[in-house]
Amino acid sequence: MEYKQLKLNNQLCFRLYTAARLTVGAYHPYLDPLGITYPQYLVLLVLWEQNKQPVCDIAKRLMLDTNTVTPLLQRMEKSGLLRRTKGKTDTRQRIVSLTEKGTTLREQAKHIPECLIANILEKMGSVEELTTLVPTLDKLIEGLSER
Amino acid sequence: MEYKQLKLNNQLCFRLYTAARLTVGAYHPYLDPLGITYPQYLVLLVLWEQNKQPVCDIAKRLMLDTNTVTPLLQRMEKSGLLRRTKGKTDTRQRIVSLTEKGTTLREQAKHIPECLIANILEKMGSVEELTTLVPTLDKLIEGLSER
DNA sequence: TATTTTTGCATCGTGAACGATATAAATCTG
DNA sequence: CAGATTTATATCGTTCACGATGCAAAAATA
Repeated sequence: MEYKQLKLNNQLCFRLYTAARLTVGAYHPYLDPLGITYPQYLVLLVLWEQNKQPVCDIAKRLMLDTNTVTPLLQRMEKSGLLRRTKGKTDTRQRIVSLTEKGTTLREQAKHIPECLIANILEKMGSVEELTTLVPTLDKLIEGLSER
Repeated sequence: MEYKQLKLNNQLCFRLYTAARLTVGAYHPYLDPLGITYPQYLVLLVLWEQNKQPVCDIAKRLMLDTNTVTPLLQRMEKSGLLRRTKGKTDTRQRIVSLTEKGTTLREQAKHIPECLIANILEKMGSVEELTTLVPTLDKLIEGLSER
């Protein structure tokens, strides 16, 4: 009984880890045809909301560091989704802007969120339960991200 | 307004993705001194609960595929935490068993779960909210994993 | 203004995830 | 029992996530 807390079943983190993996996996059928990955989709969401942002702003938004985001953006530049130009006011910055290809992808990606929600709901009934998840996750994220 | 659903803020998945990353990160202060990673810790939890399991059982337990688990186990074997021996009844199987080092690590890892929960609670108050998370995540996981 | 500190970005190395593919052993089926 | 199928594991390639480190530009401070 001493080791009870060690039991895998009791772990909240394992469920988060697994749920996150599976959720990202659920995007695959929708993202594969567009030729992008889930993290790349997140970058596009940020840029669709506001084009031309420095790397650091994108990183902040995604709560990632530049050592993750930079290579991600480099791959996306390579596949023609965006451009990275030198900043003018602050020359340290790299301003990321969508290409034609990156911009038009928005139309094709338009229905992904509803498809995904529908997909998940079909398999687990209640909408309420999912929506209650969000504020709790927000608190958790806020707690864990402050340092 | 047409693109409203695309907005990052509305995305449940992004929160899961972020919460999972940050939660794994919260294990670092406890796992680094033991020289193991979070996925390796998960493998150890499984083996501490029951030693000597074939690769596929461990994979099933963690809801991962062998192409993820095999290299993970190889690294753990390399660092002396476990052994992988040929199965006797089924020669295709590789039976994974803990070494002395892997076994004794259990003592040192004993307090990790309580430390982590305490750590999280300190930063976000209510226990109830966290505990309500678990069954919902379970449903989500179950829904997404069935195919 | 000179020096220090901070900031923005990049590179490198390691460990995961995971799709695709391969191989041998076990199992099923005709 | 022979051939087909499934199962258990492994390998390879790509993309991430992230700690450590480096560097130049900007900002702060002396």
